Amino acid sequence: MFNEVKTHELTIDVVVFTIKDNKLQVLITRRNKEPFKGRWAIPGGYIRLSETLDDAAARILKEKTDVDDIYLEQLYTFGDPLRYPNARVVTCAYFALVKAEDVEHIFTREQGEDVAWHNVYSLPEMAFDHKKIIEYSLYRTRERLEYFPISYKLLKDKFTLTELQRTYELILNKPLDKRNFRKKILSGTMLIETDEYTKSGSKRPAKLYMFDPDLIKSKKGLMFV
Amino acid sequence: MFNEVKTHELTIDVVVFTIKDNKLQVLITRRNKEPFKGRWAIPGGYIRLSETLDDAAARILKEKTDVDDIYLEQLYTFGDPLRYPNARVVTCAYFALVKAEDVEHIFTREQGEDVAWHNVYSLPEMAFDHKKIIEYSLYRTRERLEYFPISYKLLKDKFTLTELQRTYELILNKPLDKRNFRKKILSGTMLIETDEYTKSGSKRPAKLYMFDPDLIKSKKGLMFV
DNA sequence: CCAAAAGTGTTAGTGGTACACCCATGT
DNA sequence: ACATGGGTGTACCACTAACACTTTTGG
Repeated sequence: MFNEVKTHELTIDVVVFTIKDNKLQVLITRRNKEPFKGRWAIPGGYIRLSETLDDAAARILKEKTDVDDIYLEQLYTFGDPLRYPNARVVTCAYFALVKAEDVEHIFTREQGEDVAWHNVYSLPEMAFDHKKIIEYSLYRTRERLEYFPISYKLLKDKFTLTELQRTYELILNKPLDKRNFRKKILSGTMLIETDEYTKSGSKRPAKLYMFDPDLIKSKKGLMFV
Repeated sequence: MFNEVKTHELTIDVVVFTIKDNKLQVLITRRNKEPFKGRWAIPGGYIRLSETLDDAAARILKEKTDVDDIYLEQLYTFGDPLRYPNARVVTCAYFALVKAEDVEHIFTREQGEDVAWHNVYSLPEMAFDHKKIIEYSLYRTRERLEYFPISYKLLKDKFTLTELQRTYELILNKPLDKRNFRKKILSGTMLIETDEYTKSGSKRPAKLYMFDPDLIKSKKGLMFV
């Protein structure tokens, strides 16, 4: 009964964001086979029979980065017949946020040859429709940022308000007013103040904050899927 | 190279909303084969090789309803391995809004046997995960309603403010304040006032409004995909 | 004492919400 | 004249945006 559609393939592609070197970066890999051999692409793979789509995306990400404490969300399914040369490959795209400290090892492990972090605001030529997928991921990340504390997945457990503000600025790609940012963030209930301070390297110590883990759990229920 | 994944099937399912009999209704069809034979389901089908996913969704919808002036948006891709008994069927779900006047013929055409409109707030038992898909469609429709005039696809070209308000109330499932609604809607630029009035059937005539077609076109550009 | 980042309040404008009465028409 | 839905304005509150100086530390 399904024979007439056996020629569609379904893949998963994952856009991975991190903040590194004071830039919002995306994980890209160099393709070692046709089509688009030699071009940069986002990580992808196939779905195993027993996996949900979310599981497949998490597995693909873990294979590339060896992290699993991530924010991961399905983005959109791209199925233009012309997106993949000489085949019909539909891809279900995901995007993920990972902590910089958790992905320090990537270059050592892969010798920086086939996998790289790249500034999201100056992407190289990409294979397939991957540039569009990255741009849409960024758009969605911005949407999420407005009402969900996704930035906690990009930062260390304890962080300063300046670091948090910098995260917002890199995602939104615009400067924010310090006082308004603090007022807004602190008027919410998602942050808890610790009694620790940065042991400063030549300036005034800054108070460290954490996200309230209970609140993050309860907010997750608000996301529909 | 693709053999290991030949067992995944990809389908399209479409949630179709309309407003009819002063209720927000969903189009459902009765399944005439296993699995879930006899259960209600949302319309679905396969993707042809030359079609985009959007085209496939529009075609499936046209086959069922014979309308093509619709709002249509990709919703989410559902791929739980257990969602479809004894097979791995991943579905890319869409939702659509159609005008009641354009779908009046559905019952005549199909004798109301295998296809029906059903109040979205009191759904019968549904096949597969279709109830979840409908609920998520409703959630997304509400999100869209906040900043995009999607309701123009549910109404006649010319409509009264009361009719527009009723559309919002049915989608949001809560009453709205008449003065605040009018103030907000009219302070935007999406409505244009006509100089026509309802030829009243026993009450004061109401002014008719239209959506500004240029503005709708420009707003479409704001939707990312 | 200087450099560097941390921290802190007020004002004006905008948008949301709550709320009650008169108007135009058909019967 | 009455029943029915159409149409209108104001006051309060909460949130946003613009804006500049003092504090704490290390060197």
